[in-house]
Amino acid sequence: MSQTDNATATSPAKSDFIRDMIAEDLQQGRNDGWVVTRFPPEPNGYLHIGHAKSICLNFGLALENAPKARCHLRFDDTNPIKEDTEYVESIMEDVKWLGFDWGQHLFYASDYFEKLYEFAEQLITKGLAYVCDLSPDQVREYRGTLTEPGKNSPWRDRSVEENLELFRKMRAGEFADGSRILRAKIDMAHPNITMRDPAMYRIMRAHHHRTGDAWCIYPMYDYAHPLSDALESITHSLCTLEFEDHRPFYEWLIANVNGLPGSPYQREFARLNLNYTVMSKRKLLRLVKENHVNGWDDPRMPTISGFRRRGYTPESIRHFCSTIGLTKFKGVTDYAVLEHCIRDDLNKRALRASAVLRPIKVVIENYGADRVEELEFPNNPEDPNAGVRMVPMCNEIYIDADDFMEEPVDGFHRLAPGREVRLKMAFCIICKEVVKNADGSIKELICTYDESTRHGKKPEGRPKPKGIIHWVSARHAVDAEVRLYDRLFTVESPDAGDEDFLQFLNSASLEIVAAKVEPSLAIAGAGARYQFERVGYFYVDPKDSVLGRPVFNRTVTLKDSWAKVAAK
RNA sequence: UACCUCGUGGUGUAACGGUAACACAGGAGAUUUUGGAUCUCUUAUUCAAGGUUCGAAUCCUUGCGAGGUAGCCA
Repeated sequence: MSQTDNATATSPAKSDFIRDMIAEDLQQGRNDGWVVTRFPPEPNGYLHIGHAKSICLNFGLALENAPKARCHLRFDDTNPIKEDTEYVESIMEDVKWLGFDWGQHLFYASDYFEKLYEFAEQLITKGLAYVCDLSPDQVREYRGTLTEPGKNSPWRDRSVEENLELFRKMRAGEFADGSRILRAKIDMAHPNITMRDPAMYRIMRAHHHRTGDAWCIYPMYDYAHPLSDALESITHSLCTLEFEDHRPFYEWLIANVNGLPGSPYQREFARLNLNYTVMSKRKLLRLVKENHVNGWDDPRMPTISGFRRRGYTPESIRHFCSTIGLTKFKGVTDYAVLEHCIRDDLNKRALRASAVLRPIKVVIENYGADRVEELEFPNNPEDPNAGVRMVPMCNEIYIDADDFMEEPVDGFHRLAPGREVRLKMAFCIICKEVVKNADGSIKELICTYDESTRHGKKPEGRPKPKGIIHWVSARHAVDAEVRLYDRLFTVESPDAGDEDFLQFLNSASLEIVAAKVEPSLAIAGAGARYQFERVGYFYVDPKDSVLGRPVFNRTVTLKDSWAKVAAK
């Protein structure tokens, strides 16, 4: 249960427009039959479920097309002011946890800084790039607008020699930050703004997490990415839709730079959107920095580390990613699909246990005050191989507050004064009396049990109880902290309107309860997953749980058709 | 009256000129020592208008709608 299975090529590989395209390439014999992809995160934040889609795609393609296929992990670390090794480490951990392996193919765009610099000189030499002295404001002004063409920079026609000299001085640190850029010389009237002499290098004195202070000029993504792809002989560079407009520049670079080992092409797919959450790194960063959640791995976060700590399995996330498909349509996937995937997985694998989240004490007056017995429970009714365990019973038990109603509404099948229910895997009890505290709250329930109703036998002379409830022995129960997580936002699209998405934060997204759990759970190991019967799936918190005093995170509730009826 | 992309049940996807299907969600029932799970049944779909064709979700035209793009971010 705790070990993770790596992804395999046998995972369902449905067809989609990307796979169709690759099949066509293979059929045409392009790239000598190789499929080389890459997952290129910038190490400026933690990976989220949207990245999982890209990881499953890129690494999945490598698996599906083996042996002439591979997927690289490449850190796109071209903007040092935002990047950090903490993020590099978390990204590697998350990719591995998802079940993927980059093998020897770990790269950094910063590894190519020298090469990239040489390519820039090459473009200058060809008259395809120039140093521009315009200020950022002027660059914007000269660029034109969406509907009007731009105009040429006054520095556009410098000689090759002058450009070369200036660019070398840029590298040598002779100019102030932001004072000059190297631009491609394309077309300032191009209808696609990306092609209006895009910036390739900027001057930025920032400490880089890998190259330190070796550089004071850094390449732009649009320049570095295509060339990095080519240097690694990537064949298919797959990215999200917002880069579609950048494709012509990608192709321009591949066509105009000589000495590239590969000739990749870029295609774009729609990023994942999930309702009831936010997915942008900026917003996630804000949730963390402003302490709306407890760090990147808070179980309410849509980060991979958040889902991991919530108790999701890598298999369930991979299954989710294959379920949602791959298109260019920007849709919003229902969170229920993700929940279905984790329930489906855990139903088959999670051991069952009894836990009472909001305990009410029940005294079984005819049971015998000193009597204790051990009852046999299946560990997983879905899996006979999971075996059985013994669970103690005595005359005092806890049941869940949800399973008792002093004045039962229509359709309520559980315990109420004068009513009978079955205690799961034990016997039936009838509620004789409700004992109250001075403040009117329930102190305990006095019940009687019927010895003849064991092993599923129905009571004689009375109707068969419709309700079966879970319980734990009060004298044997273990105290546990249970963290009940719910969706982080109250609305489907927290970031849709002009309003601040934080105002839609769900104030009830975390409820911590003091639960009573069956004794076998005292030694629940970090990372173990259980189904608390009739309640949901729970994960032993890897950071806060200790032996004897376990902490459980609710991964997802069980489907509860009564709750749905009761809500009406 | 810029450029690019996308429009199939409530949601996400499939159908690659030949009976519009799958999953989730919703509804009904069966079953059940989890109101779970499982099983059965069910509601509901091609943005619009023209055109091509024996036949169009698919090809063409036009329109409409949605989104992206004016960082020295990625």
